[in-house]
Amino acid sequence: MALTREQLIDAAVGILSEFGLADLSMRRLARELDVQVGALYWHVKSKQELLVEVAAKLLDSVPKPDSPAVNLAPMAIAALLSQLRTALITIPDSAEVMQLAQSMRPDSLDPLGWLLEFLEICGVPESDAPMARHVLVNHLLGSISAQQESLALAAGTEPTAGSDTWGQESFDYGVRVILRGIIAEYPKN
Amino acid sequence: MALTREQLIDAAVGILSEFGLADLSMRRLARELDVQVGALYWHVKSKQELLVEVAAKLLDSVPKPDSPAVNLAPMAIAALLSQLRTALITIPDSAEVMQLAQSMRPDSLDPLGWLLEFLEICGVPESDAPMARHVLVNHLLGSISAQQESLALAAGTEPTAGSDTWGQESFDYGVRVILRGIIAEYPKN
DNA sequence: ACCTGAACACCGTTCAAGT
DNA sequence: ACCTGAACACCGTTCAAGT
Repeated sequence: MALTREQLIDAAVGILSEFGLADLSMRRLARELDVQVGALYWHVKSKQELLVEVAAKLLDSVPKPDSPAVNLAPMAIAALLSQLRTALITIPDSAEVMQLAQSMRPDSLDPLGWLLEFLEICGVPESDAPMARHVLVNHLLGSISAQQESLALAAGTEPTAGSDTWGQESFDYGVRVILRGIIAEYPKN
Repeated sequence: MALTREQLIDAAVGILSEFGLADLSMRRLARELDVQVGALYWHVKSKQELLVEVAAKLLDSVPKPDSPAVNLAPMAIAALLSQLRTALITIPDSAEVMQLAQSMRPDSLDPLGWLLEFLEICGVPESDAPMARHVLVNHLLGSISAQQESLALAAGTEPTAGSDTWGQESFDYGVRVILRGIIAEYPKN
């Protein structure tokens, strides 16, 4: 039975989740799928294109939520960013993959369209919403990769119980501060 | 005359500045310096270590400034971040290199010690200053890499005059919003 | 102390040729 | 349409041996 583009992407996500980005090579992927390397290039134009698809798949894990009421919008944003964080933090190098995808195709975070929408509910004008989202996403990805490496360094060490606390606290701090700053930017109507 | 670790690092910065991270390989570096690849590994433990040194060198371009007065501290921070941005934006993939260095040795941004200091002048307690800095640095690096790629995509296109405007505006927006949020976090004494 | 030569174990991408 | 086989032009790292 013929290999599918879907299968290819799923296998890539699998290797990433289990072994990290360094092990996610086209050759390794081909081995896993019992095909020759060249076969992959029939389904996918390049490794970069594949990584963009992988990033998209990672974002799918957090589904588009319902629109909140005006006064609840900031808390809804904070909650959903936190959800995204916990989803991505378990996948090695997920932040790097997202950053790569984002820099190769800026519309990679279109799945986060709800973020734009929620920000506008908060009072952010349509023109500024993309910039506000950018700040939040930068913080999300930056926090994740910062913490994933500290987890990697502590891999040899005993797993000091609750070593997530610093990363979590730092992440929450940033979200709170940024949201406050964004809302303060626009005088209440 | 013997090769120096300094020369090695400088050559690396040179290749990065001229051709980008993709061309910065140990073999290319060796060719440029008229030595065999193995020679590099006498001066440097690994490519990663070299990149950390490169990142440090990039940060050196903005020297530690004098401490501002309390009421001017936020503007001083904004001004210096802007200076850092203009210094790094001319160097291809500089943000990626900084992020790599940061994730390999978290004290990579010790050169930005002034940022901690300035934040404390703004009223941020010592315990929170590292988190506040993290948010600002994430925004700085995220903005830079976002814009560098849009420059790379526009490389084939005609250089639409003033195409920096969006990146600049988006960067300034983020700095303003984050600083406002940070300051609002702490009731005035 | 500093470097060469050569190897080891990999990469991403392309493409004629097969089925 | 989908894949193989094989090549091209690279990687980072190690290490005996040279000077």
